[in-house]
Amino acid sequence: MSIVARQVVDGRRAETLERLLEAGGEELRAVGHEALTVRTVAARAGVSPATAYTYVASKNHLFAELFWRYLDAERPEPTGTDALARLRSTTRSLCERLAAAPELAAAVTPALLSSDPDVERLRLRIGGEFLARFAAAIGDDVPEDRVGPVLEALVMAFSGALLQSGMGLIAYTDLADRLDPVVAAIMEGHL
Amino acid sequence: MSIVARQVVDGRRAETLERLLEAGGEELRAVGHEALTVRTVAARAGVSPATAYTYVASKNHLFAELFWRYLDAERPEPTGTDALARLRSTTRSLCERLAAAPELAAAVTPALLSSDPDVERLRLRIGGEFLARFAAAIGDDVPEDRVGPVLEALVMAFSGALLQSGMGLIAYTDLADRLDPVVAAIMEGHL
DNA sequence: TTCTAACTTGGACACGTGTCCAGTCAAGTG
DNA sequence: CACTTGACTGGACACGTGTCCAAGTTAGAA
Repeated sequence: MSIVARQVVDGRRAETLERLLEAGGEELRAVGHEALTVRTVAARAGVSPATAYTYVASKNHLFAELFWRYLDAERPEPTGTDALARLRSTTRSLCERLAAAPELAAAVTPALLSSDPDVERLRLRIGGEFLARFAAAIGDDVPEDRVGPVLEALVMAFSGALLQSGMGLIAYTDLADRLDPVVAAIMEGHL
Repeated sequence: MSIVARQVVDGRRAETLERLLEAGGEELRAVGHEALTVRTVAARAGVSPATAYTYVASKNHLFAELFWRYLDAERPEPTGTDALARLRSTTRSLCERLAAAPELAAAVTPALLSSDPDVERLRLRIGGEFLARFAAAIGDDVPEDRVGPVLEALVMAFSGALLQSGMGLIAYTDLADRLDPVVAAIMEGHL
């Protein structure tokens, strides 16, 4: 049972949904997000466009859904004895994951800016996920009264890094290396 | 003489360009970036769509150009005796400027993600502008060997904040207040 | 004034998005 | 087995994007 677009999906529909998302991922890898059309994805999934649109509200929604699933699929424990090391391990895992699917990462950034309500839900979930991962990494190593701003700085910096990667200013493979010193700079004086 | 789209523009064309961009701004304020179409902008400027496209390569390019001009038009001196105060004044001016034109800000975020080469140029300029403003605010108050990461952290956090505003997670009017503690957190231990 | 080069235009084009709906199909229930 | 119900489909639709081009129009040089 999976929650998508407009409704909960199970039974026969669940399989079709799986096929559709699978096809979406393949198509994305194959032709990139600019060239991908909902109709080609539908065709790849062996489904009519009209049907595809009953599962996915829009192209942006498709990208957001794919990204969420990709993100959700791997949840590495932060490793390290201090907050900084755990943060580093967290950003590194995230960045590696992005680097392993650059087309998806490039697709999701503009997609999440859509005002589509189905995208909105996922946007909140994804944002919340980043926050939760950083919070988990920090643990309670930062004084209570400063966790707020520090976490917010981390999330903003990470979103900013994503944005800049989406723009092509930073290669996804360089992300982690660029982010390490930034994270260190943010944490300086808070541990 | 102004540089746009494909070529340098002057003389007769310069006026038409001005009219077109003016119309773009009005239309943006009037109907928002989702409802704006190149054709309505052209109509408002009293020009045919075909003509509009000789000035502006795409809708995204139009937004980027409008934003760049808006940003470029006001360059407040950072005020304050220490780097933190000057940074605060810099982010506040930027945020106020964004808050005064939320439609433009909302339009430019997705627009800058376009792969359109004309957008690319502006993207670099705009990114460079943010960097330059923060660098100017910091002056040489941060030890040489740490300016790099600190500046990068600032730019990333600011881009991230823009992204989140574009997503509607932060109202443009709250931006400055949200950013202040983040900037403070980043600068902690570097002054 | 006439010529020329730059500028503008209408209108069609290919293509993508997302919507709609009447009609077909398949499964499992009674 | 006939029936109901939910899933799926084909095909048209309105609308936007960005491109193209042959045919005007305009301004200034000769």
